[in-house]
Amino acid sequence: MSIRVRFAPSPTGHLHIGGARTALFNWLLARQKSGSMILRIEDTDMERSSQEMVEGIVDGLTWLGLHWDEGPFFQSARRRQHLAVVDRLLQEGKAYRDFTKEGSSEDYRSFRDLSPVEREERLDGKKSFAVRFRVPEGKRIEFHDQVYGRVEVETDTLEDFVILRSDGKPTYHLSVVVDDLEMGITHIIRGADHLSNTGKHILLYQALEEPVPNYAHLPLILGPDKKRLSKRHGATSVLEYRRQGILPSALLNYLALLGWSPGTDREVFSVQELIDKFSLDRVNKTNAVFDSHKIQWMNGQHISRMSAEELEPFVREVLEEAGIWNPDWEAAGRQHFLSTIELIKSRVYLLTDFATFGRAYFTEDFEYTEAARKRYLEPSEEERSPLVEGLQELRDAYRTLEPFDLGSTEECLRAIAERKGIKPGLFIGAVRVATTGQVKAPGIFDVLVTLGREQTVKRLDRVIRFLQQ
RNA sequence: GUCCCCAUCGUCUAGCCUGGCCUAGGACACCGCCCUUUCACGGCGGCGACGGGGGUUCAAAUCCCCCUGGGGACGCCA
Repeated sequence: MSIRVRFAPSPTGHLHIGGARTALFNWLLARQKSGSMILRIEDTDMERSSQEMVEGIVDGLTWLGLHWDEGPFFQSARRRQHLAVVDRLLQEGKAYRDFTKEGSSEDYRSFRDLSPVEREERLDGKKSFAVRFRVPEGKRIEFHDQVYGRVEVETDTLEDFVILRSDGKPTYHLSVVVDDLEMGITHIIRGADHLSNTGKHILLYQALEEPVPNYAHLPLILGPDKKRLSKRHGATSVLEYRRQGILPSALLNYLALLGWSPGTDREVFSVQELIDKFSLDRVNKTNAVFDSHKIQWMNGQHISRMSAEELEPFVREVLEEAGIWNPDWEAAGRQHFLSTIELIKSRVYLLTDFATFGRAYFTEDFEYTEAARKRYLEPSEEERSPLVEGLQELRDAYRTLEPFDLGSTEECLRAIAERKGIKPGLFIGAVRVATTGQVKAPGIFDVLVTLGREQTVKRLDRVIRFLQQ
């Protein structure tokens, strides 16, 4: 029988880091075992518009590539089924009506064994009531959690929990169990915050005389202060990471390593490799602190290892966003576009770096950074004129240099530097700033060749004018 | 407060189940050096942890107990 898992987020309106990790582990298992993942929105108590609140979650999952096989289902839409189960439990005496008035100090336990006559009286009097599950006394519930191992719960530590509110809405505990049952869920993989609720759920399965599914609880993801990750900690929505320029594959990779380890020293994995290697056996029990440094490193790793073609759509999006996308790059200029990506990808951490750090590689509309100006474009008085003259000679030589390649551009530059007595460091530095605007850049001749003769000459022209001011 | 869970470098973790191979391995971050007339990548090295106390044992990061610390759940929220 193939496995069926589900991701059942609360409708917070966006997919947060913790939810994404839960979705990922469910998804990895489903993909690995050729099972199915069901998406179910846990909106039992929410009045907000279903369509809107589901959007953020769907967007997040879609961006990450965590595709579900069935759903999204809305828990709120399954009220009829939930009520039917409440009725059944009531009928079988496994649940009872609690007529306690809101705010009264009355003990709900007094309704536990109300006589049928008293009950009818109350009902006739149209008294509103909630329904509570009758938790058996003095029993021990045991289950095996695939992460936490053997777990025991004494029923005496559990209250008769409410399964139907007095407003007629079923509660979460009732709904999850009914839905997981009716949707044929075989493995429940969720956050460890549900570990202590599991006893109640198992009681419900037993009351319904249904087999208990497999459970695997995942350790929680905490902020740097070891508190549960929340808005206070900054970016918690996966879509914020998208905005920041994080690759879905990098976020998935990072999240997979938060609470799970392959048992080897390898850390960088493709999504397919994660599917192949993932195993619940190797999931940790300890809560993990989310580290934004490491995710950036991970992103840099993924960017460096991806081919220019794979990076192409992502870079395009970033450049469009920055308003420096050139349509020619999907036509005649595509090869040039790809080599440019190849040229700088190893020094990029975030996709957005392509548009900031890498701006000059894509448009001539860029500024010299302050650091670059200070370091290379403010020569001493005696260095100034040789530098300017050298740059002029270089520009003129490059105009006709044939061929314009790695060897020739370097040879030409060095010859001029030597002839004019310009320190190569200063000369190359000035050319680097002229062409890239930055202090840091790939090898200068790689830059010149990739930029091409026309742009190189144009930019040398610009820097000469800059220096002459 | 009650109940439950967890505990290795600052952080993510390997090792723990099946004690000895652990003078505890890797990664991020940080600091050096190499490569590069820049920077990044890469390479080399450094800093840095078994929370504390008791047991058990010839031997404990590994097994047991207590303490401490952290987290979670106790709701007519999910």
